[in-house]
Amino acid sequence: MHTNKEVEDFIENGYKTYIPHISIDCAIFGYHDHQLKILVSQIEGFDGYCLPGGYIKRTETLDEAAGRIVEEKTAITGLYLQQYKTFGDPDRIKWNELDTDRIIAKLPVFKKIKSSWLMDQTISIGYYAITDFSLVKPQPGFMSASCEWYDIDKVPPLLFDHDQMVKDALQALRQQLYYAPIAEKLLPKKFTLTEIHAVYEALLGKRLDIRNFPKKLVFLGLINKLNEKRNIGPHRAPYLYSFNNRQYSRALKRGISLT
Amino acid sequence: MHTNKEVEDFIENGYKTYIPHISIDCAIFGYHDHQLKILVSQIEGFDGYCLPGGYIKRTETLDEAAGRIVEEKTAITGLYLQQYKTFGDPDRIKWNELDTDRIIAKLPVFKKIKSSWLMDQTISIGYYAITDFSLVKPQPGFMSASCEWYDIDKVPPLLFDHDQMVKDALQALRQQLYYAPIAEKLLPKKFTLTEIHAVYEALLGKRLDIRNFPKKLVFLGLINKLNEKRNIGPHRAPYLYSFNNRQYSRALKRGISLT
DNA sequence: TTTCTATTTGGTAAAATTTACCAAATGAAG
DNA sequence: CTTCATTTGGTAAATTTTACCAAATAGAAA
Repeated sequence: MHTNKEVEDFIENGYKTYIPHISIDCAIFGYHDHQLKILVSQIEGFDGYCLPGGYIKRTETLDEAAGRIVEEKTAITGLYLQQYKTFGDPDRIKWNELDTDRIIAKLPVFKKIKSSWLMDQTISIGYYAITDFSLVKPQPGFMSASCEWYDIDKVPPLLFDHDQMVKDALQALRQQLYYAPIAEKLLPKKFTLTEIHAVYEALLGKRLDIRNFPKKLVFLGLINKLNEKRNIGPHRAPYLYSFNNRQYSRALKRGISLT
Repeated sequence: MHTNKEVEDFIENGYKTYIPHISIDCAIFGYHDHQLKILVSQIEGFDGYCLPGGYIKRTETLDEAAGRIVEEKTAITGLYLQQYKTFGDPDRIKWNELDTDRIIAKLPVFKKIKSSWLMDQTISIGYYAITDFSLVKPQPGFMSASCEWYDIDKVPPLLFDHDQMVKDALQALRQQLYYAPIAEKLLPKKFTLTEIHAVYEALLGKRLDIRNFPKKLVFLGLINKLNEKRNIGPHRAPYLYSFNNRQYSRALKRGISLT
């Protein structure tokens, strides 16, 4: 995956390729079957958990960098990514949380990290993303030791200011959910009203009337009823629906709300 | 205000005090008497116009930095400032728009700028602010040559990506207006319904029913009716109102909308 | 003093939207 | 052909939004 030589070169010369002092951290939310999770990883050699993050190449846009970072750290591609806030408190990184001597003792490849560009003050741009966690097997990538889904209410305490990042990201996601086609990323092309209802309930963390909510989606033209049904065992077969992206982008402009 | 020595020192050694590669740019909106304006400045030696901006000290939070930058560049203090988006396209600064040779020829104090930290790639954090432009006389400060209010629909084309910044800032301001006590910054402690109505119309750039809009503000408890009237010449004297901050912060949490 | 004018404000009816929830329809299993 | 769990059409009530009328009012003009 990544050789010692690559890591050493990143520590010593990374600032030539990447912009120093700025990073991107991604809160990647995963939904499946009524559950909301978030992807938490460990940096190689570090003790605690944190959000997957990385640096911006000098040739990239921020959105491109966020996409690449997610791909490098988790092997997930093509996520819906959204910038939501930039974090820059001078004490956002508690340097005493990082026992560099112990890390170097454990992993000698980090021997030059103390005087490297990585130890400089860093401002971090927060992105959130959303995906179906059952379709995706996160893989620890460059410099990350692990990479796992946690239930949103069972996230372990995170390093730095990443707890706050998760909180703010979730708030931003929930606001956007009302007028951006986020649910589209979490459902198959054809889905039932019950399914889309469950997505919104899980992401918003609150109950929505099972009858009125889908009715409004149809009324607003955000989804289209198809002439097909799905077989779901010994019950009435539900109709299938598909998204109407044209209406969604209009809703975005006008600022429709989905209660 | 600032000596040549200070400018030279900033160019040569500023990176020790400030974090390089990151700046803050502020879209400062000004309201008064139905009019919406924005503060546009000129950097000393540069040709075009741009938003007032600056760098972040290594000891500051982002909000503190934004406040200091506004103060340094415009002599305005105590603004309501809000971070809204971070801009980082690698080509957001068109270096060929900057004729450094000509600037140096005009102002020799800039002679070392070409090889300085200021010419490096920079990501910018966007803030917006709002104030009453009649109460405030902007003063060009450190390294800015001018500093003036422009009608929001008569802003000259701006350098870099600052046109986009103005657009995004205004959009963010308008969204926030529905649940943050922004109008409070633009009105005296005691104000009439007509006055607050005018503020919202100007900031949103659209008409709001003169009767229903204030009625809703009262109904939601966002403003309180006082037992005083104001004398306004040969017409019926309007009642005075004041803000109810407690209700406002509750509205913020619940996400009330003001149509 | 009375009339006039411009503005503020109480009010209300109609329209639209949201909320709550009933009961019929449905598809397969027993 | 009955049963069961689920989907879905429907509707009535509650609430909110929209549109707009007309009375109240304060000083200026007559």
